Amino acid sequence: MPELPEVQTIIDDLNKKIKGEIIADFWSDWKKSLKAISPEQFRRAVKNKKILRARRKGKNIFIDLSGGKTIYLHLKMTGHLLVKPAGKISDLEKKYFAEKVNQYIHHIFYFRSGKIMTFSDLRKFGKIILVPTSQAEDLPEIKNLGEDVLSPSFTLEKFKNLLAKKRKLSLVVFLADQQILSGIGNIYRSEILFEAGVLPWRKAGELEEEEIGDVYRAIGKILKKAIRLRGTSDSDYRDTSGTPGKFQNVLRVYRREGEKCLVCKKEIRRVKIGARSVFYCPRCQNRES
DNA sequence: AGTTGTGTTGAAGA
DNA sequence: ATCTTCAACACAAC
Repeated sequence: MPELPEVQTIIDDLNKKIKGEIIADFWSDWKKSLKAISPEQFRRAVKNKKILRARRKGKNIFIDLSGGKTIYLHLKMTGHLLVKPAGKISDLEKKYFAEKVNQYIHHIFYFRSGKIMTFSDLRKFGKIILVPTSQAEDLPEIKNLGEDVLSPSFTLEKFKNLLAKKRKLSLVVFLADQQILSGIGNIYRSEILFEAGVLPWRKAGELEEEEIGDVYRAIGKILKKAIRLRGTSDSDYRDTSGTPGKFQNVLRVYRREGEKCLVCKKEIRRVKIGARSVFYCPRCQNRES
């Protein structure tokens, strides 16, 4: 599931691999992913345009094109952007591209150089919108988005204000609500709260001053570490080479129910909050005991 | 073989 | 207004 670190990894890859490329053609077999435009219209609009840059806000991807247009993408749960080189593909790449999770290809961008970028999307929740670059920030998908948690303008002060405003919400819901903060999803919210040593159901408005600082710092620490490790491939996430990330090797609570806490040896537990699984260590995250 | 869990998001329901 | 549940979709694991 691509959250901020996975999306950042993809953005960095795209800027390395397809910046400057010129789109020669586009193909799609699932028009529902393309919002308010037919594949044929989309194809005509992007043809012969140059890729200027890739950027993101939260988990949302923007690919800016020459001619003032921007391709907005959301990978949702199972979307992968895979960039295949023009020439010979290495054995390792061949192996990864051949994996089943990379085989649900519904959209293809062909570049003049012979490179191609495919959009694989097992569950077909992914979204593609073509928008004038100047209006990209006005998309409803972006307009209601909270501050990106790795943006320099996301300060401790702002974090405190948001907690105060949403004081009744449980922390774990608060962290993953994209309208409040953007970038955090189900994997990292559990990991962040373990790092901070705070139980997930604590209310946003009931945190001690010290705990607020601990959670704030944990957000930056965990997400930056995850970017260094190129994301978490707990299940299907892959980078643009089809390669899994490495953060799943250092997960401390997520999907570790029943296993021993790596710090205190107590069993990791799982609770359902808002119909979703949250993982925590009952000792390390409880300051009373 | 039918049921459940998986998670992002927005919409519908309470 | 605000919170909770469900549907979109596909598949693996029971």
